[in-house]
Amino acid sequence: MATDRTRTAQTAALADALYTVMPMVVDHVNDRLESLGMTNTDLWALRSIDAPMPMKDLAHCMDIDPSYVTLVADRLEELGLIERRPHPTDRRVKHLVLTAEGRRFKRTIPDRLWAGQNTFSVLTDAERTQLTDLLGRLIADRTTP
Amino acid sequence: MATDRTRTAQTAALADALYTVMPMVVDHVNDRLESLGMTNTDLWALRSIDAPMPMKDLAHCMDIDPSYVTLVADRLEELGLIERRPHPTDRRVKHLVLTAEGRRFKRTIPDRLWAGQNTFSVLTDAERTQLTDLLGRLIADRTTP
DNA sequence: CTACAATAGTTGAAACAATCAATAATCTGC
DNA sequence: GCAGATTATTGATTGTTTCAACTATTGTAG
Repeated sequence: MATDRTRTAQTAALADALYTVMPMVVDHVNDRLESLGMTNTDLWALRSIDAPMPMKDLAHCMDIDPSYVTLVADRLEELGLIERRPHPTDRRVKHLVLTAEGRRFKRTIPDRLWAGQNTFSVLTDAERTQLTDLLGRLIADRTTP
Repeated sequence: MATDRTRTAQTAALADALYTVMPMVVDHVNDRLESLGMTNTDLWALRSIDAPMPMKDLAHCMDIDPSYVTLVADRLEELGLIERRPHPTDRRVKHLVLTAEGRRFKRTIPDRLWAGQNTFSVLTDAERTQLTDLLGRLIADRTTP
């Protein structure tokens, strides 16, 4: 059992490791996204859309400004991945809805981002799984209080 | 042994986990840094300075534009953490050097950022260490080719 | 029914970090 | 001693995001 001091040091070390690893991942992803004509936020939005969704809701669930959803939706619409559709009853609301190509795109995101890439190849399959699981525990803790 | 397809899926899952965990860490760190009147890049710069260091070298080792080092150095100097000192022989060069307070600050960074924080407390000490070690393997791989 | 407050999306201005281009001072090699 | 490179700075520019103002609609109290 760790003292407060070693606990803090341990936490800092873990945070440092995350900060150091992250650019390896982010730089690669940004490269791929750029060649897809898409920004990181665009991808995040696309992944957040499943059923038809009011733009307001997307802003809320991404925790970004509603006005920025307008720009993101513009880009995704330009790429043919989503459409704005009128709400059946409320004419203020626009539903964001995946096109056929958008659904296809979403299914192939892992391939588009990671095919032929060996960023994590120092680790064995088992170790990668272990790493993902440990991170998953942190995520579960944050999201289920 | 994994096929290419499961390998890609595994890599994507790990990247997703990292992207999801990161905001938990970044949001907290940014809060603390803001109350210190300091940006993330400022802290990174401070940590990169040990011995007296030409600004050009800092730009190179942080891989940022030299002109931005000017701004970062301005802020750190304003906080009293570093000083600009003339190079002994080359009058073009300015050495960035830690003040006494800067050295003290650097030593206490873990406390300032993480004291009293339990972001990773779902994991046991052993698991946190394991997680840090796995990330460390990725870092070592990237930095020693 | 009408008037008035609340809501959804858009637009344009602004804040912010970071890069690029141009400048002034200095150094180096011939 | 001078042409060309190098160091730090400044000012303009890009790109992402937020903020504030506006339009069109909807909900509601009287």
